[in-house]
Amino acid sequence: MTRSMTMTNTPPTNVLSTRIADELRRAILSGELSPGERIRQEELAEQFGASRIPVREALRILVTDGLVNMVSNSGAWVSSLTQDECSEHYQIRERLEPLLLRYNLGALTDADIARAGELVELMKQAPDLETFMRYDREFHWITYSRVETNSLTDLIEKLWNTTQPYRRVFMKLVRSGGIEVTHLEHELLLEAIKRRDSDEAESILHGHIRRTRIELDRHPEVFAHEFDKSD
Amino acid sequence: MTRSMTMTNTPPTNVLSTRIADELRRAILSGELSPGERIRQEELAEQFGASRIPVREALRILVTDGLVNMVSNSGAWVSSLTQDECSEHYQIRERLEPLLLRYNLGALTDADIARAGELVELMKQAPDLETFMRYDREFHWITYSRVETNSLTDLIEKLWNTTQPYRRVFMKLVRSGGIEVTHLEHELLLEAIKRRDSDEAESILHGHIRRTRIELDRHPEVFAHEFDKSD
DNA sequence: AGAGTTGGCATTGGATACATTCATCGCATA
DNA sequence: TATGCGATGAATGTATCCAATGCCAACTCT
Repeated sequence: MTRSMTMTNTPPTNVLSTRIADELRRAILSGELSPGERIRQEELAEQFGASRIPVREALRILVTDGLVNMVSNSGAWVSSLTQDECSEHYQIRERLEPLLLRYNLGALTDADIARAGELVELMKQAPDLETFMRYDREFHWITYSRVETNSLTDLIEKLWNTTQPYRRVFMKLVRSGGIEVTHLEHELLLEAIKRRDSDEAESILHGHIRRTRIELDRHPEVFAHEFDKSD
Repeated sequence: MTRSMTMTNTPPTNVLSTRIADELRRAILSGELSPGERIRQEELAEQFGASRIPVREALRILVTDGLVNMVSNSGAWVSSLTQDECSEHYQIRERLEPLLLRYNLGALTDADIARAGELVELMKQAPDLETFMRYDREFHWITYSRVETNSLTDLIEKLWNTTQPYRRVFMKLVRSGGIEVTHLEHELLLEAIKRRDSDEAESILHGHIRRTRIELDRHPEVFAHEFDKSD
């Protein structure tokens, strides 16, 4: 996984398949491609001026990321989640992200924490949804990515990515209501981190994710998209 | 993921790449291929009487499973874990398998539970290590696979698979000592399941995995294998 | 003699061309 | 009219061939 979330700009590889994969991932995460949308190999190949071979490899890379589903002799689609599956992803996050935070808590620098504090404020003043989501992502990710290695990090990045389209729709719906609670939770989390209080930080983070999941569970309309979902 | 663990024999697909992937996965899980071992595309292609294209796709499938690592313009290796990474995988399992068990607890049939009981006994009499590991896997998997769907199931299967080589070596080392505790834990777990006691079952399972992890942490020699590890 | 450079070889990455599969639609038939 | 069969076409799967990369050893130059 390219760890795009960590803001470590991976130097542009000259391997075509990974470049195509990177571009596709960006398109999916930005919402240009929607969950359930069909992906045609030949179309993509033409679009990139390449043959279908690197396109296929790119698709397989995205399968690894959980962003694409491929079915033999049938085709590839942007991954889509049912409401239950999305809820499941959130429950996994509830249990894993506090663990990852604990891993990192001792290693966070003062600069990390200062930046996290800035981001809490920036989120409050975010002019639009995309900006807010970018800040939110950076805020949490700062607290996750100090310790390097870590298949846990990759795993959680995948979970963020696969749920991102739904989070976007969801937040568009409930933009005004409940956002205050989110800011409060961020502040509490930041305070716990400053105190290096693992248990408290874990607890707040768990509740933060859990609350979002429960709200999301109340909005089935988020998952009523127009495309076939075949996964 | 082919869900091989669930004993649902996937009918042999006539798509070459998936057949090659299945065979490779089997070879890795059985120990015929060791962590860190180099995989040469051409060699494999010849071995299967195929071209390198489906071999490459097979390797990408195994990357998705976490069983293979690929590096651009360099090659592919059977995934290997450092001791820290393995410990990390176990910590993830500690948090996720209890959740999966909870998901399934209400749906388990009497036949499931009966079979689980048989397996507890069979494990006590297992003549060799491989047999024991197969029973152990089936025992836990029965309690995990009643509820279908579930990316959680796939995720946990991956974690079992990637740690399997080390579990094998580890159990070979400590075969005699501590196995009694394992049997006891299995019995307690089974009892909790019979009572449909989610909290207790979660707790026992958590401790079961945790105890194994801590023992594993005490045996660095398990991770001293002869191959290059480049992940 | 030692360090940097260059060439070749082994291996992976990609393009073209062909084979195969699957879904769809039309048509014949009960 | 409903059903089932078969042709058709669009998409994916695979083989073969060629290009590009990277490693390693031999060689040159100082």
